[in-house]
Amino acid sequence: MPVARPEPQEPRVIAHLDLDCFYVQVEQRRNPALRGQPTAVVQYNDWKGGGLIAVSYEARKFGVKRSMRGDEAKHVCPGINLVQVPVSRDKADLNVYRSAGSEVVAILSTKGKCERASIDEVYLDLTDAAKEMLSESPPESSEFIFEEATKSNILDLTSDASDREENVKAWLCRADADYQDKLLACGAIIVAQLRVKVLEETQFTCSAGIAHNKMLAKLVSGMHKPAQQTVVPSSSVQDFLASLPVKKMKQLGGKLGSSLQDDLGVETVGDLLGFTEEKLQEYYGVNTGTWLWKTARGISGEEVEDRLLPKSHGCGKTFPGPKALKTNTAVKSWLDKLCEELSERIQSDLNCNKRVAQTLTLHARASKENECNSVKKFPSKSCPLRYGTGKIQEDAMKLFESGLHDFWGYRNTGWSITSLSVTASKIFDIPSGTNSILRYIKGPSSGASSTIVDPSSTPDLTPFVVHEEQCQPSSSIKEDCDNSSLAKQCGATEEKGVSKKLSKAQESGSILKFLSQSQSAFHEKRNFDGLICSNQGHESSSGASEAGQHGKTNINTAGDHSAGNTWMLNVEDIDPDVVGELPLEIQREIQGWIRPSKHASTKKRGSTISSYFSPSRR
DNA sequence: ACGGATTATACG
DNA sequence: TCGTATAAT
Repeated sequence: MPVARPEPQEPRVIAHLDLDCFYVQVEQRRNPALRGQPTAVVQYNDWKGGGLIAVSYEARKFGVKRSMRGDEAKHVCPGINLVQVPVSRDKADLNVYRSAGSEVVAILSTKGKCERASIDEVYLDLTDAAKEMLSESPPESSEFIFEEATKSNILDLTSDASDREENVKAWLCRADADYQDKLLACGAIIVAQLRVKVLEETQFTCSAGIAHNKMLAKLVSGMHKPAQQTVVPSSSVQDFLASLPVKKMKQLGGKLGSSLQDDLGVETVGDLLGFTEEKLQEYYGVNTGTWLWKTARGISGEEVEDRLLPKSHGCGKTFPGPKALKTNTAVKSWLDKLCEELSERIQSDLNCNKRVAQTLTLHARASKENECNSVKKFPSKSCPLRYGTGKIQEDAMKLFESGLHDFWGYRNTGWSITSLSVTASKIFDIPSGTNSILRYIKGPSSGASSTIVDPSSTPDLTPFVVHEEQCQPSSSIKEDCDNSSLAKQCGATEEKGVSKKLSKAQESGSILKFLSQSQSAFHEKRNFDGLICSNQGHESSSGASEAGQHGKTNINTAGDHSAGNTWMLNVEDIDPDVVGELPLEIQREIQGWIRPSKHASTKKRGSTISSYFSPSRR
């Protein structure tokens, strides 16, 4: 499964940062009384004290471990504080941790390329920053070395003595070091500064690894915890890896690592050196073979991606043992909750980050009632994602039914569902440039009276028909773009004002209208899609009066032109005949959205609009 | 009958 | 492309 990537020849400076027992720190910040106390974060307190998902270092001293139950933890550490994960819609709600994680990313992304690797981990490519420091204020000629940096752990540097910090300082400042080590030293200083900054601004401590590639940085970031950093000079790599148990390497913690042990007798990474690349390829295929060969030598060309946001959003829940779901209505009820949360999260992603998700996937685990415990897997199913809670719920249920159908094959014995999850993926940025056609669509803040477009240049689009119920306004965009207030703000999501305005705009003849198909056959995969609309901040209008109309608070129709309101217009289908009547420029744009689909809907042979943000087009 | 809930990636 | 499997946290 792992794949080797070509090697950059220039030396890089890569850091991996990892928040220490992150969920615990988040809870400790919320309740400072927990600081310095043995503490763990637990979810679902009802059964055996719930499961631990994060454990403070004080509690670890007592032998408390992740994957213990709350009860066991209490047993080995009677004084432990157990904090529950927030629950909403009867499931764990991780949003507080997600947004706390983004706080950290926001700080770390200021220095070089930054990749959000997980909710509490980040990779940085500090090559440029390190080079800059080396040329402008090299440590060797600097009077003062940032103190936190002198607390670094340098692999290979004997570090037990009382003069440890002096040794480290000396290493960081060595004038006779090679270029690579000098870069690493700069990297270590930069990371130390960043960690202090993170602490100051978020109160979170983190640990870090600094090396020439991701693999090594990650490998050592957890070596000295908490709140410490470790540097890997290339001269130390060989010896370090030689004695390292294979299972400690990322990607070798599972079956592949076990296979190395059991089938090849490889216990340490050093043992791997006894195999030629060809031999490893014989066992594990070309890609994995090469990857293993390079890994054994500390070689990894994997780049730090420039990505601050997750690539997908998922919500799930398990229903262990007696809690397994056995009826369609139970499934529906849970699916509805999961979809509600998912809908909120993608809506927030749209508002805050101007991103749209294209695919909805449903996963489930099921077992058959009596009879031979079939090992059959419940198939995962996916379909184009339509925005709007109701639509997501509807589609998810259809996906479930379709999966269930496959699951039984021909004979329906009873089933029970032990886990359910829905995921939104294939997320793309909304192009920020001028979105020509969108100018013909009025946003929530444009009253019918204020016209965005010049009527004379506005084509007559009357043949299109807007279906109001397809209009799905976003919730307020105002703030919340740290999603700390996500749940709160996304609660007020239904808004009638928009459809009203769309109708008004429709009357005025300055709006693009779409033809809708009947809801028919889902199985034939109607190719639905949505259109993102945004009034890029021109025109100021009558917000206050509008805001009064819909009873919900929190709806932000007016103002905030800097952000621009974003909402979703769902489109079921478009009549190709009508497209032909539009101005050529618009036609071309629309053609761009259209991509052929194997499972095109029964109607109107040919294409359906699939997505405005097709990945294939720039 | 899974420590949960999320995320990511390679393979076919 | 979709669905599956593996892995990490």
